[in-house]
Amino acid sequence: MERRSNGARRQPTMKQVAEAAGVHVSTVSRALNPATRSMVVRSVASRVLKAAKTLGYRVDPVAASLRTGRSHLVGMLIPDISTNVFAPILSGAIERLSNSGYSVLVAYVPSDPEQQLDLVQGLVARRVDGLILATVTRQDPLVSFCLEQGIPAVLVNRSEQVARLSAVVSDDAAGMRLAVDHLVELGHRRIAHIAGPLEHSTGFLRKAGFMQALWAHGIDAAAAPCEVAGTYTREQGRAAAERLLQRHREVTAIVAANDLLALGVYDALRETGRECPKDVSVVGHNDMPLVDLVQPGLTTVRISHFEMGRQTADLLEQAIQDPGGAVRNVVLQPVLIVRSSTARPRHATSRKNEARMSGVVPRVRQQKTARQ
Amino acid sequence: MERRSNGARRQPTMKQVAEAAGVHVSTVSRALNPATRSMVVRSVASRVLKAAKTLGYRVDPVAASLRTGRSHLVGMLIPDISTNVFAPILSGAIERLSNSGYSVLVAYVPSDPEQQLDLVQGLVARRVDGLILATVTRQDPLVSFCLEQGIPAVLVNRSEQVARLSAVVSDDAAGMRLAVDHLVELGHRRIAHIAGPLEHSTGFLRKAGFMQALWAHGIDAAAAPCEVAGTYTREQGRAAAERLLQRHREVTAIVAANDLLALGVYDALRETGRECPKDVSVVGHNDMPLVDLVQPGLTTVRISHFEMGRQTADLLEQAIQDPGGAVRNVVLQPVLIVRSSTARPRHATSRKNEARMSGVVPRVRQQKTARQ
DNA sequence: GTGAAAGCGCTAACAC
DNA sequence: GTGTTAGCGCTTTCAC
Repeated sequence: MERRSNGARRQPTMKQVAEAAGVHVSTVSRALNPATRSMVVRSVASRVLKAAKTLGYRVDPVAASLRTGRSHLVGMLIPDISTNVFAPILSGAIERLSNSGYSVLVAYVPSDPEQQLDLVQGLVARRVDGLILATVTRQDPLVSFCLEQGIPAVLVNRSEQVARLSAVVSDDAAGMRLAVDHLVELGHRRIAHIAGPLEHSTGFLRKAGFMQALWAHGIDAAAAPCEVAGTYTREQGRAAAERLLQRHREVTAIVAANDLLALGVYDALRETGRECPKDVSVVGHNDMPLVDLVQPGLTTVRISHFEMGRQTADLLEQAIQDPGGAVRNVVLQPVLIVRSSTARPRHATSRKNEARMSGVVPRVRQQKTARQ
Repeated sequence: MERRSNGARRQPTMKQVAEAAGVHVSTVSRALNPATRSMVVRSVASRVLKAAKTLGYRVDPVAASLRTGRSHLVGMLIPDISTNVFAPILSGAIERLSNSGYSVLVAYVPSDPEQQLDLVQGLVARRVDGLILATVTRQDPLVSFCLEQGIPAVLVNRSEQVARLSAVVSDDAAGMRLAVDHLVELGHRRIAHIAGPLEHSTGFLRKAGFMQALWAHGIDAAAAPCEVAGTYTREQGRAAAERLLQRHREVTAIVAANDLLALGVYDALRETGRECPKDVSVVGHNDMPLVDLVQPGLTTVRISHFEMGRQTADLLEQAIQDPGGAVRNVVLQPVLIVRSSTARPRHATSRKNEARMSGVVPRVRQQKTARQ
């Protein structure tokens, strides 16, 4: 049976290389694999290498995979919505992984846990060397499965409640601290939060971080207005903000768990005849593309998702190399980008507003990366 | 040698299913494959199916691939920048393909043609059943390669000068016609173009479409101001617009080949003290997320990249099924979304401006999908 | 240090 | 209809 229906001649096999070099296939195999090359005498090795090169030989990854159980393939599980946050993560991960000879299988994760397991089993059947999970909830059965099966896996963007697998995340609490500090500095005391889905660490930890940050300023966090958005969308942000504004007319600032939610807050403010930042200041999270161009330019907590993707790739490679290795947690430090959506509250008694900016270039508050 | 270092027991093999069902492996193979199931007597088939189910058996795709040369894998080649246009294309393609049992290998294409070929050969070595090319230039060596090797492949978003492979694209010329018609209707005559890279069909065909549309209105297209941006970025859009505005102070409207370029035009206008749309109207292309929120809301030509991805998946599946099949061209019709970046020219004599809008909901000019 | 041989798990001729 | 057999292309024991 022909592999291709047309007459293209197939790739040369290892056997052909062996014949060309006048050695046995097993010798070719040893010579071609850097790890076993030392088993072969130098002169033979170079003869084999040359023959392989002239024939344009490349090892058949499928056959090798069948034999070794490894594939140089990694699976990446992404939520089924194509958002601005996962694209750069994917991009960063692919860049790094392809440099190390891995190919990336991208799969959108179904919401049904049963189907999720099925998906992962399918990837395992393909002998993926490891998995990147960008979708976990705070206690995810997929993680249990990977652990049970001994599948190297790392988390990105979202982490679990207890660290069972290595992960790369942003310091969500620190991000909220940056946001709240900034608002308090401007003179705000009535600060509200639009939380993201609490089953994800981002939603949960940002909410917790928000409350902690309030406490640190002596503000009663338990009494702070907070509405939870069901998903990270502009629509849900708008709906949550509407509920919030109806119940708490006194708020002068809203910290949203995410830029999309913040833009929903814009919608709600516009709809209720409030002006941002004059009546209400708004802070987002992520600093996704174009939020500098919306009106008013969004003050937000910047996360480098691209960098997250790259570091995730690094962690995964380590997990593949050393399956029993320690669980690592890489926590990237976010940065506050001050634009025009935050200002002094209407009747503030604080010192002069320092948040408003004239130019496009944002003021950066801090930037560093920590490994824990 | 153990597949997994820990004690997880491996998946059951076909042999085990055969034993459980009391038949030979080849019978199991036949019974499990819907295409060959008819070769097996009904009762045996169901016995096999049941045994497979109780054991939790799933065929090993690697072993099957080695034997058949097929893999249920498709490769998708994407430009190495993570942009808003390719994410939804990818998303749509993955959705459709995974429904048909394909997994998607995503690869970012290097700019060096040599490396590109290497990349594709790597994918072929993995036995990908087909390729989606989102990166082609108007005459691309990768297409020649796929044709020579008989690799099923389809193009998306960008097409070649002559249709050698099936493709799914937006009707770029029609998009420009929508834009120009709209501007002329508002009273503009001095209309300029910021073109995208001309080696890509999008840049080339949009420019050509722009000129044709001018001709249709009796405007001398050859004399129309046009600057070419080297890449589809805000920065390049800004630079091109600066050149344009310096040389042609008379322009009252600019049609950009893409939203990012249009936002760069915004930058240039702001910088030179011009107001949009009062001094200069601007039209974009793509309708990417958030361009409704920038100030002023961008009038643009909407393309559904998600739908493009889905239709590409369909075409690829056809190409895989019938490698000798006809070259198909799916041309999606774009829609003009009128927002606030277009208005009557300053001293226009035309009828009342109808472009300005109060609400957020855009006016849709036309929508339909054509197959050619 | 190199060759021989087995076998990864499956499919598809070929027998009967 | 079902079983037998060969082999996809490689890696890795095991001999020597």
